[in-house]
Amino acid sequence: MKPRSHTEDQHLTEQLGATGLRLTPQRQQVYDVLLQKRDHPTAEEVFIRAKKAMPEISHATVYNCLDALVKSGLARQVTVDRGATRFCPNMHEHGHFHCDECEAVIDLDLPPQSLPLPRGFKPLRFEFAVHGLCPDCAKK
Amino acid sequence: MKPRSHTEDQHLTEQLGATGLRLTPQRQQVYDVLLQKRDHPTAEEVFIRAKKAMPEISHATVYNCLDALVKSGLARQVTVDRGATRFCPNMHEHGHFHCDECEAVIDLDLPPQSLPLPRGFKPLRFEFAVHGLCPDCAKK
DNA sequence: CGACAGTTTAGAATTATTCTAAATCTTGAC
DNA sequence: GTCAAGATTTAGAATAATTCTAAACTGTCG
Repeated sequence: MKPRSHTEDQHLTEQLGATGLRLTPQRQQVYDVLLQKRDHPTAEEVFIRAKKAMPEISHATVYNCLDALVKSGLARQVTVDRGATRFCPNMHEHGHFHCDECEAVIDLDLPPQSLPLPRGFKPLRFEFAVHGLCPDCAKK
Repeated sequence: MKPRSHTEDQHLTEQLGATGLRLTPQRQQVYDVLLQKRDHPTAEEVFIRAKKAMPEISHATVYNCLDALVKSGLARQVTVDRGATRFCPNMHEHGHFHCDECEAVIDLDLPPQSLPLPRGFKPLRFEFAVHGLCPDCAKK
């Protein structure tokens, strides 16, 4: 398990602070969960993992923390399909591949392409998802 | 209200048939709802609209019909955000713009761009969503 | 007709998420 | 430091979205 660094804390404090939010042990814990295993966990999975290190943490707090992280630009909310929303701490512009077979969600680097939007639209966030079979499942 | 045409029925029968499914009055009705107002309704909204013409239709049937339409390539499932899944009958390759303010979902034509996927991935379906403000809400 | 597979139905059950109210913590003013 | 204000957390209830279940119905084929 990677120890929390001073600079990481500082980054968290700054990013949260810019949105008027505080760094709390719970938010730190939830962010650590996202960093430790980058498998795009659902809120429920984050809850289960966070509970291991912080048994008193509650369901609602995990949702609150995830929202706080998303609002302050520390994590992304990924909606690949019907069902639970997933989260990832990769803030680099990227897309997601969702395997229909094993349900894995894998980051995809995308060539930065200028998207010609019709006049008047104010884009704030892009989401690109490809659904299909991942290399492992395609082999079978 | 647009009357159902013979050729439309035939198209439905063929597409469903190719997936081993039948054309039923309920599936026809649900498809009609999608065609009549292309505003990307949620399953719940489809249910409400279908109920007007077919009061005995049940919740589960709407979900079943929507699944049938999606499986047989007559409609797309659109997941723009946390919350209810939406549906659209536009099978042309396109993306969606989701307005954070008024919640509207608008079809976006996309330049067909070859997406370089890493080796081994078998893509089956693409989904591109842009979140932000639509022209109407951006003005305010 | 009569069996069978596919479909619909109402309602229960499950899952995902949000809300609520009380308790706790932090911060800044004094 | 003390205290009030505001932010945050908590457990559990509430709501929303979706799926499941079992029984009834439908259409097709022998």
